[in-house]
Amino acid sequence: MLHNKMNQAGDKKFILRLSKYKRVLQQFKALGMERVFSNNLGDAIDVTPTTVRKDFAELNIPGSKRGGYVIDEVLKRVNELLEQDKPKKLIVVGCGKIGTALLMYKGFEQDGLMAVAGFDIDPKKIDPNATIPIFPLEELKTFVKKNNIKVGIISVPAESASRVLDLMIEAGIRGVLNFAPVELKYTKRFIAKNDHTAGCIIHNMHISPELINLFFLVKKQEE
Amino acid sequence: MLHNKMNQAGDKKFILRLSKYKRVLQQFKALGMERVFSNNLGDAIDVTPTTVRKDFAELNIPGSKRGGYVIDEVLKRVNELLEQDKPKKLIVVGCGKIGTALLMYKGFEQDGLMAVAGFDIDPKKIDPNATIPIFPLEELKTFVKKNNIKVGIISVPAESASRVLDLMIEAGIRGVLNFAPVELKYTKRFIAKNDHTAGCIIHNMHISPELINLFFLVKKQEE
DNA sequence: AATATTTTGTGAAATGTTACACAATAAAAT
DNA sequence: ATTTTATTGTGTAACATTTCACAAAATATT
Repeated sequence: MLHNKMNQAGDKKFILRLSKYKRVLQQFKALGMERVFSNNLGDAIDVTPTTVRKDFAELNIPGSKRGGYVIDEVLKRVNELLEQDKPKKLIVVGCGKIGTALLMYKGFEQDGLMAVAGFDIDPKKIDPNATIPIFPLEELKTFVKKNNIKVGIISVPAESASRVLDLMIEAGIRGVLNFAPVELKYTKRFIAKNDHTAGCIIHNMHISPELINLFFLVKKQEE
Repeated sequence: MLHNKMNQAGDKKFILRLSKYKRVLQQFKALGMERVFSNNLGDAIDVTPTTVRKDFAELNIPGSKRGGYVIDEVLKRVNELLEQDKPKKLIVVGCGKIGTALLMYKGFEQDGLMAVAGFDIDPKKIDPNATIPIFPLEELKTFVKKNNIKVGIISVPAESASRVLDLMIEAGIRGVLNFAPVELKYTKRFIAKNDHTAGCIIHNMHISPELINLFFLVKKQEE
C-alpha cells in the first residue's frame, strides 16, 4: 500500500478501512477500553483478523501477544497517516439541496474534515455572512488560492458539471468528489493549461449505480 | 460474475461498468452511431478493451470482427440484465437536505430509477400532495408493502439511522443505501425477526472516507 | 517455575481481477 | 477472388488482494 507498489484502488480500500478502524476505536475508547484484539476489530468492521493485522503491520503499529493493540497508539498512527491533526478544509461548488446538505454534513466534523465555503452561480444562494459562507462562483479562484484549498465537492446539475470542473482545476483544486449525475474525469484538455506535474484526481459518487447494484443483489437474493 | 462464483465486490464493479457503458452508449446513439469498438468504449469509461470484451462475453453479446458491437444490441442486453424495462421504485427515509435532494435527483430518471416517496419523522416535512409525496414514518410499513418496494435510501442523522434501518427491514425493505454519517450493517439481531432466507443488503456511501482518500492521494501526488 | 493458552506477525497459498497474446474471423482494400 | 488489415474472443499470464497456517511470544494458569 504505502511503501509497496500500490494503485489507487488498493489505497482507497485501505483508507476506507482506516476510517472505519478510527470510528470504531473512538467508540471503544469512549466505552473505556484501552486495548483491542484483531478479531474484535475485524468483527466490528467486517474484515478478517488477518486483514487488520496486515493493515497494522503496514502502519508499523506493534501489537503484543495476548495483549492486543493499544487503542491510543492505533489512533495516533492512523491520524498521522491521514494527517488529521486538524480538520482538512474543503469547498462545495453548487449549493442546491445536496450541496447545502454537504456543507453542513455532520459526518465531516467527526471525521476530521471541514467544509469552509460554498459557491454557486445563483445570486439567490449567495450568503457571505452564513456560518459557512456561500460565495458567487466568480470568487472561487481567489478563495481557493487565498485559503490553499486542494479538495472540493461538485454538486451542480449534470449539464454544468464539466464547466465547473474546469473552473475548479483552474483555481487550483487538485481533488474533486463529484456528486453531479454525470461521470467526470481528468482529460487531456487540462494538461496544456496546468503544471504537468500535478493533475487533478476526480472521484465520482456513483449514486445511481449503487442503487442499481442493490436492486440487482436483492433480486439475486430472492432467487 | 453472473454464472461464475462471484462476490458482491466483483458484482459491484461489473454493475458499475454496465451503468457506465449504458450512459456512454446512449450518448453515442444520440450522436447517430450504430456500432462501437471495444477500444473506443474502453477509452470512454477508462477501462481496457479486454475488460469491455470480457464483460460483453459475460453478457453473451456477440461482436463482429472489424464491425464491432451493435449499440442497440448492447443496450438491450444491459437493460435485460439490470431489468430496466421500467423505472425501479425506491423510497427515501429522512427528508432533510440530502433526502429531498435525492428525492429529486436528476440522475435517477436517466438511469432507470424512480424515487416514489419520502418519509420523515418531522411533521413539518410531511407533504402528501407533493409531486413526490413525503409521508410520516408511521406510514412506511403500509406504503412499502402496498407498493412492493424493496430498496430504500437512508438519509437521517447518525443517531437515528440504526432505528430507521430496523423499521425499514421490518417493513420489507431488502436493500438499503445509507447516506447517514454512521456505518450500518445487517447484524444478527434481525435474524430472529425475519424470514431466514432473506436478509437485507446494506451499502454505505462513504462520503467522508472518499474525501479523506482524495486528500491522501492529492498529498501523495504532490510529493 | 513450568505449562497452557491465546494472540501477533508474516511467509506463502489461494482467490479475484485485469491484461496479454494470438488465432480466428470478417470487413476493407487490391 | 485474393490479400490485407483490424477487430473479436478467449486461454492464459500477470498482478492485486485476501486468507491460511503456524512459529513465536506474551499473558494466564497451574
